[in-house]
Amino acid sequence: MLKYSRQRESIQNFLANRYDHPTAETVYQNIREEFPNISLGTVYRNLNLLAEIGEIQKISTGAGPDRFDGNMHPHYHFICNHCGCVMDLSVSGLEHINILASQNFGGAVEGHVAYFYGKCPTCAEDKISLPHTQKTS
Amino acid sequence: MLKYSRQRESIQNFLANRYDHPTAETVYQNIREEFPNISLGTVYRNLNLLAEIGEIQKISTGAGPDRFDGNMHPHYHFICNHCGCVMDLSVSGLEHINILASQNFGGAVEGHVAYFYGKCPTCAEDKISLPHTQKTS
DNA sequence: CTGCATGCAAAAACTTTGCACCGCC
DNA sequence: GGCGGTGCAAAGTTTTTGCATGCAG
Repeated sequence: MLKYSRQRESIQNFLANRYDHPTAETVYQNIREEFPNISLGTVYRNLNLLAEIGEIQKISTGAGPDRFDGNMHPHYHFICNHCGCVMDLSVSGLEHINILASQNFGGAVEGHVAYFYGKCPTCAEDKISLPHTQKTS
Repeated sequence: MLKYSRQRESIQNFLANRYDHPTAETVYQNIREEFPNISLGTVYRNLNLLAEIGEIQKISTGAGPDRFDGNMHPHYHFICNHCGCVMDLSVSGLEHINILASQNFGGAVEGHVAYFYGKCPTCAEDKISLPHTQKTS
């Protein structure tokens, strides 16, 4: 019932080789090099589809457009308050937090997402307030 | 420099007495009973303002519009995959996770947000797949 | 062939903003 | 009064969708 499409494969490949959590627009601009006629609608449709079937991850930062991550290994995300960049973050010792959250809760906790905020390494080092990154492009 | 406004006070009071994390639209509909001429723009302006000064919290669920929470005591949120409702969740034992996240990270972790997903108590109980809540209204 | 996927464009959903007027301080 | 807040409406941003056509199975 899920039919192969070159566009979807290309999108998934693209994400698998990026570590900067691009937006749909960024994916679109890049995939356009291979498929000049692809439409933004198709990019959104495939991004949502891939996220639903667990091949990629959708990241809602709470500011600006959603971002997408092709890395499905368990990890967290850090969002810089200063420059807006999104970085991967390995945090060990959080394997049990669904169980912690289940305590005194009548429902079923099946998963969680967590975002860490602060200053990224580059911004923490800078004395001057110059955003070193605004958006991926 | 921050001037008092009856509209803002009303919005803050409204949120302080709700525990269902309403959307801007819901806030608007309710505040309209007291201020029939208030505009949605004003609601958004005040919600953003209150969130910036730390009087309320903005919740980006990743699906649908942002929600707002007047409860500033430390707590987490649970989002039901089934009916979409948002509930408060007390999780103890997570006080140290910013420190855990800082390990092997060159920047400065200043805070975090976490959302737990699964089936809320009502949906977990139901055998039938009937959403008991769609949106707050 | 059959039906899901695509391209295109229009529209929907959500949020922000410009401007003239209003009301705190 | 002066300046921030408001109401209104228009515009901005991000995402979804209807429809005719294209391509995988």
